[in-house]
Amino acid sequence: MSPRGRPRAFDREDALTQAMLVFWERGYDGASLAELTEAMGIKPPSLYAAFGDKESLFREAVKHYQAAHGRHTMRALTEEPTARAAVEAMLRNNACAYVEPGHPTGCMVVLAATNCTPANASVWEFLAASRDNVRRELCARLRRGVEEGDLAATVDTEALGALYATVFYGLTMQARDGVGLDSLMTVIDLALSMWPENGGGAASTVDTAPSAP
Amino acid sequence: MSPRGRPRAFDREDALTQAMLVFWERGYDGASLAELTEAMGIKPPSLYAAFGDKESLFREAVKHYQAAHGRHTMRALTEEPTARAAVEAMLRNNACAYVEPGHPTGCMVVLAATNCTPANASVWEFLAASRDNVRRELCARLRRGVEEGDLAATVDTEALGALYATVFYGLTMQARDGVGLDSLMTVIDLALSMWPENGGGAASTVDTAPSAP
DNA sequence: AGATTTTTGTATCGCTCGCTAAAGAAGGTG
DNA sequence: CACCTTCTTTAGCGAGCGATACAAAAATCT
Repeated sequence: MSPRGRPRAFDREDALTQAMLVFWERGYDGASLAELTEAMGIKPPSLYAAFGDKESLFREAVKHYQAAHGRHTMRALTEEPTARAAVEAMLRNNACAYVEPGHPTGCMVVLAATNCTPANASVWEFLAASRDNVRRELCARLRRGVEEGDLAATVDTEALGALYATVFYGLTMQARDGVGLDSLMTVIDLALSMWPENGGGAASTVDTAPSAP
Repeated sequence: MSPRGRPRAFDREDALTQAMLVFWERGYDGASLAELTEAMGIKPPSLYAAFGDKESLFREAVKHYQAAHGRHTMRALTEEPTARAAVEAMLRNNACAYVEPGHPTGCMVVLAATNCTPANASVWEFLAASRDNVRRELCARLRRGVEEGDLAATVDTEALGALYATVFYGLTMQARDGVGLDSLMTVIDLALSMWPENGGGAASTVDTAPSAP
């Protein structure tokens, strides 16, 4: 069952994790092969044999990132009971992850290719598609909230999704600028205080509030 | 009156504008000397004689950007009569500028150096300081609103400033991802609907649709 | 064992990067 | 005119980039 030739001397997952960390901090263009190979503990030929070229390694690193660090986002959007809880969990979980020690700050999908050059256009589109996917999942969750009755039917789910996607992106920039978790959480407090349910304007009807007004 | 030697054959302001556009679209690292010199219509020695090295040119391009495109930000924060009007004008003016035809989308100060490498660390710090300056001006305007009575004294101006700075950054990412002006304006609508004045406390009203029974 | 297959380290490749020396070109000044 | 100063052009520097040719090394297969 073992492959035929000489076995690989490094752990592919570990090397991929190290590559992800370098891409996360430096971005696609800013991560050089020299820095990648040093962090991964391998030489260029081993990298190219195991992962293909730099772009293939990057794409795989992004998938690894989404599985390891972006997991909370999708989990929040699918498993939380209400739309508001889903958005709140998404924002708070990500804010925690952004400033977690042991890895770069902010969201890799947002930061790893902000400038599009002709050479890295495909990389930019790849990340842009991933961002748009999160936005669409967010809007879908809001629509589900309307269907399930925890969000007023008068709410413009596309607009509300765009707003929280905007906050989502902004939090990443704030985290990369060194803003601490407490400040990020305060921003989220305020961003959630405008949830349609909170004010008297929305036509949310039947919801037994735990505390009496 | 005229300088002694051979006169410069290009307009320095025009060349600086072209350099600004290249840096704006590509970022600091992504803008190569070849692309810069071609856009500016000059050869490398002329560039170096007129502007110094690449980093000096970039810093001057950023100042040029702030004078030409970031002007609305400071104007809104200083000249608008109330804190809310100041923030609203800041966001809307910038959103318009972000998607204006004739130049790259989004804010140059946010996008031109998102990834910090050892080589461009000073550039990153330069832009980070500029971002922090905007944030401090924003918070100062909110404090002025409290002093002048158009903003409740109970409002946490630091937190509110951080929130709108976050929205500010997020709008730039949205613009660069191709979101249109109407969507950006809708996001701003929602972001402003949570202004403390609206609801009396942190929570406020929001109604994205015309009031229905 | 010997042949085969795959990975490994060394030593580059061609290319682009930011940057500059050297000489020609265009003005003013005697 | 010659002379000086400054800008422009040509050409190319050293360094770093992503990516590879090559042969030795380490495993399985016959």
